[in-house]
Amino acid sequence: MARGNTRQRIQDVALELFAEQGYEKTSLREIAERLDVTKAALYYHFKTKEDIVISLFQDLTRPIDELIAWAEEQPHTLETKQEILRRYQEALVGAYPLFRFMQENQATVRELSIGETFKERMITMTRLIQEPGLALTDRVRCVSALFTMHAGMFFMQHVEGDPEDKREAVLEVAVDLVSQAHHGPRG
Amino acid sequence: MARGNTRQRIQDVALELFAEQGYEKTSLREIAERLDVTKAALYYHFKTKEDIVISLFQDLTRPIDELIAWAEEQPHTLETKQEILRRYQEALVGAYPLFRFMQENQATVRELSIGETFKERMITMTRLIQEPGLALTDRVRCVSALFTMHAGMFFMQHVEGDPEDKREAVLEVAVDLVSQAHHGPRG
Amino acid sequence: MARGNTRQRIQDVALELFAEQGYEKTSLREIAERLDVTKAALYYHFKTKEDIVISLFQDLTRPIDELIAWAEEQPHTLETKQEILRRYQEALVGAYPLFRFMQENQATVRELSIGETFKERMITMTRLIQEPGLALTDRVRCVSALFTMHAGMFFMQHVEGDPEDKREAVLEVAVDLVSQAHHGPRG
Amino acid sequence: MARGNTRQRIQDVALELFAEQGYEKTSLREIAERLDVTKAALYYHFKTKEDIVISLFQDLTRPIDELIAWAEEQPHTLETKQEILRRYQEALVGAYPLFRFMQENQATVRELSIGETFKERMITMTRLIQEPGLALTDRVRCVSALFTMHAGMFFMQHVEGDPEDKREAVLEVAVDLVSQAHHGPRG
DNA sequence: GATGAATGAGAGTTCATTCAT
DNA sequence: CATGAATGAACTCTCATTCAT
Repeated sequence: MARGNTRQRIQDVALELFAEQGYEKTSLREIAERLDVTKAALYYHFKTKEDIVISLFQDLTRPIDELIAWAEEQPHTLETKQEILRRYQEALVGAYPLFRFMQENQATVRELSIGETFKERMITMTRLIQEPGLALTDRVRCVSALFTMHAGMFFMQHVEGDPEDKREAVLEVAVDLVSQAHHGPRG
Repeated sequence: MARGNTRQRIQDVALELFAEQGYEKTSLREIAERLDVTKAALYYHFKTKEDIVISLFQDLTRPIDELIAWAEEQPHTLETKQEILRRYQEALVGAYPLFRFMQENQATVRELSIGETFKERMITMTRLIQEPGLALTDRVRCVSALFTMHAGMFFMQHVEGDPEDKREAVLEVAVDLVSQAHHGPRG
Repeated sequence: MARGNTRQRIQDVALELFAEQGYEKTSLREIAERLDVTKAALYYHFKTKEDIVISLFQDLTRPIDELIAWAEEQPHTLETKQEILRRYQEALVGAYPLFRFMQENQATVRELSIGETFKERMITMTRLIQEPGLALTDRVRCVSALFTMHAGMFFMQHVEGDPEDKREAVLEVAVDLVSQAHHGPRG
Repeated sequence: MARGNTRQRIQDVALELFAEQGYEKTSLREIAERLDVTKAALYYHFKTKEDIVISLFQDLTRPIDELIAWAEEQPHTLETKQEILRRYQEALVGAYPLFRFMQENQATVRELSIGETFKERMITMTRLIQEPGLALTDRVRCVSALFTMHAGMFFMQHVEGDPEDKREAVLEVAVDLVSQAHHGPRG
């Protein structure tokens, strides 16, 4: 029937279910049934269950890697940092279900071979938005800026308001935190 | 050795393993083996696997419920909010492994009967540290303050510095965010 | 129902089926069905399928180990060697199905952790019935004596004659081979 | 590289893997991967997995069938028997991997359609090297001569000495056994 | 002469859970 | 207060095989 796109369809359904129910609680049978193929068909396209999740990761990792690569070449100005945050938020929004999956299945992800990779990206990101030699509080502000954006993705659903407005507000707060850190000890 | 404390020992080991490996990947066999009892023994003390995790929850929920109860009776001053954050951090530190477990197994927790409970607590917490009628950005700041503290518990391990200093810095940033929100549109 | 002897029954049925159909072609489902228990029951008694086969091995290995231990303490006379062969045949007959299984599933056995163990026993056995410094032909005779007995167990079915008579004839030929070797270059 | 010889290459690889790991544990996927073709390609050349093994058999069966045909026409002298053994060893050496496969996968081979065929050949062989009406012991000697040669192929690896010398010694012992049988009750 | 995509059947294994003792 | 023995359901994964292209 549908031909050539089965691999993609597996990824789509898998991501949806992983995000919804968690990785462990989603069985290959379930994925296969939704696609109306057999379990064995999944194994034609992916070597293991973990392989499916790894392939999904690249969709999130690639944009962030590109962002990091771009950031490494920019001057360390406040404008750059703002732009990093803006682009980071863009990446998060663009890969929302995957990011949600990672957020909600950290215990699983940690044991999956990509766990380290992901944490490294986060560490690199914090490095990019903070100057070396910042006071501890300001370093915390930078980490906080990043996690504010993560929180913005999930918890903010429970805050009333227009989604787009909320997104902007989240970015504003994050930028603000980084600005405070950038200018150093307030004064 | 000590007798009659098996129930407690089950909880301890279960929490340790749940936090380390995740709920789904931790089997009752594993818990039983660590305790050098049989699986059936676990069933003497807990009706189901989920029951174990529910019992663990109360250790985290109770302190936070107490905190909420206390906060509800205080005046809505900035000082109160600062104290709320301080006590919240205290609760987090005091129930570190459990909190880590909840953080890293959200997908699982959501499906467990306590899932809702926990999210409600979070929503209540944000309500307590923000005035009604705040601008969206300021509401974000309050949410951000809470998540800064969560991030502080886990991600801050990757930031260099004395743990105690880091904890204080985290609290300072959180308090700062709430202060900004409290004073409303900056000026 | 039948209690306490399930482990033994598993071993019995497994050995029977392994010998009949081979290790790989015998599924745990089949074993379980014959015993009228579930597959999971097998796993209560044995950690893996391989574990079943390992446990079976000990029934063959132990008598042979005892034989080796006994032989090591005897003088290297012809009489001793004859007695070794006699006892070896006894061991073979006593563990007939297991031995047949090993003989017919060598490819499998080799990959199973006990493969080496078994080969070592054979090498030790040949050492015990030959003097050091024998001519090559005589060393071959000793190996041949051993394999004659193996052949005697299986292939001799296709030779007509009373089983007991055949067994004796096999032993006689084996003893003869070892005697020739013992006396060295014929003369 | 060379084209049109795929069928042969499949046989070569299959035999190698079957001998090394056993028939059941060797999957068509593995064979295909080694040849860098798809599994489906194997099905172009062979109708089933069993078909591959059957095709391999003929390489061993044919020389032995020829040997049998030749032997049937010879006078029943001792010299003929010696020559049979010599040629038999030659056939074994010439089809070493296949013979090893048969030896180590008897359980499997027995269920494969060629199982009977092979056993029949063995029985015919023993008939050829023994006179009708021999004493039981002497019949055993003849069987033993054959199995000495089999043992010589595999177990003799564990005996030190030059391979060619060992081969000769094996033949010598086999011939000796048949000679003893030929001359009947020793005297 | 071969591939890409898929299937159906079944494998070994693990799990939470039960219950008589 | 706990064990020994077992179950039923599910799991991930592999296999030989098929067939349209």
